[in-house]
Amino acid sequence: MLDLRFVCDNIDLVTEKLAKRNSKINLDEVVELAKERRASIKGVETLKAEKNQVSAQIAVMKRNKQNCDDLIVKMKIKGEEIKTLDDRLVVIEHRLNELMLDIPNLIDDSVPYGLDSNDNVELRRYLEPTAFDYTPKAHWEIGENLQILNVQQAAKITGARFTVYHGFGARLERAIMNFMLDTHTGNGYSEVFPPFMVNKDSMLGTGQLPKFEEDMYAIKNTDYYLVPTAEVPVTNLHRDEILRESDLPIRYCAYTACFRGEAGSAGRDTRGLIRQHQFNKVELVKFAHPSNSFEELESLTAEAEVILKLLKLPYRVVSLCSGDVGFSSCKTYDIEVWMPSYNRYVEISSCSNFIDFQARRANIKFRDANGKTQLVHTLNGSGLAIGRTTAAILENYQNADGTVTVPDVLVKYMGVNVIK
RNA sequence: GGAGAAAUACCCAAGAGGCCGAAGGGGCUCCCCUGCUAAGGGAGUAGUACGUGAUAAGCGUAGCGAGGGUUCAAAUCCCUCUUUCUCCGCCA
Repeated sequence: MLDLRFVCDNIDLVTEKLAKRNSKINLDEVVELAKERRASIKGVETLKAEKNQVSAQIAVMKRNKQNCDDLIVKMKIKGEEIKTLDDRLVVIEHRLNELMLDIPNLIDDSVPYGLDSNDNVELRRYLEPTAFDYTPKAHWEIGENLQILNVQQAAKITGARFTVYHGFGARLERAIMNFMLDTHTGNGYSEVFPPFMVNKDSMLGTGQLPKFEEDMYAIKNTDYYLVPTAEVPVTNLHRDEILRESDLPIRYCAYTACFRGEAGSAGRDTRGLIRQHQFNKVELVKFAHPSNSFEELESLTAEAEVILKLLKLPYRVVSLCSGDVGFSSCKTYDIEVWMPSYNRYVEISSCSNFIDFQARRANIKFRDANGKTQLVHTLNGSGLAIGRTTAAILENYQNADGTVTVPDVLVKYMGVNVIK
């Protein structure tokens, strides 16, 4: 959420920045309601102050056994007046909140301008795309041939966009998870294992609700949602807290399964592990000081890249353009792994600085040297999506005979050098 | 799932319609005293959000788990919900 005061005081700047996102938000109603809100508050609080004063007076008179029936009658009327104004204020604030919750974050000035993902800017590459002297297979074929991935069974027991892992497939997924967590904890991240269901307040806090409700799985008969990413439970760990400045940055890594409706991607990536309703992911989350959050974004991205470097998988890093940056983010780097079957790079991590956008929604602050509270900056990035890493390994490490070589760093987790 | 108890400031805890934004204790901060330490004495200790103001001081409003209600007036009475604890049932 943006700061209401800032929006009202900087209408032109905010409008301009939203336009860069191709966002069609109209701020007129916000400004109008904000004015009305202030006027209402002034009015109602003046009346409340009066009422409080007279009530205190009544208390004294009662104690002195004086008659104060006329004051009580007066205050009864005043009370009704207050109620009317208060009700109006509630309506105004409710609507204002609704509007504010739907406004995306303002993008950073360093974000390249563009309409969609075609305008994203490549920053760097690691390794060359894997070369084959035969026609490489897609991971779903490899997985099926090795009998480690089974889509038919998943379709039977659940439905489309699910996969059952068997044998070394299941083990590979688990090996990658452990390798990632071990690497990140070795780099100073504290491991967290949160619930996979969260309440509505958490989903509001990180920005999944109210706008993206149709992509989330709500659980019947409860107020809970399946987590779409560990970002939600982990960022909300410190909701409604005032952190110690000296504790910043706080760094967490967390594995969770992630659940997404994929409402807007019917027909896309229908085969394989790339786009599933349930997938595994290790997430990196930081609570950073506002003065250096963009440096923290650089290091967070680098820390996610470490995984691909250690796995020796070719990848590139792109800076998302203004039209492609997500709703809550101020600036985002995507890490894209080389996927031979797609003959292109595929997103495997998204690293974002949300600055104070989530912190304002979730009320996460710290106390500065002057004793004042300030909003923290929150960041997160996949470190990495595990299913897509499995897919990338199967494809990039495949051999002509249909086997898959196990990356060196995973051998100790897998117990074998080759998946046959 | 059933039955009971509880939720008050950094922590413990009193308070049972108005003199309560809240006794008392611990802790913490500052001061005094004492070679050091321990002990002792004194003062301070609701943060926060919003409105107003100059992004100050000050003033005002809200705030005793959350949300409603009763009342001129609610920590205190009523309703709903949440969480925690104890017991029973079920269960990995």
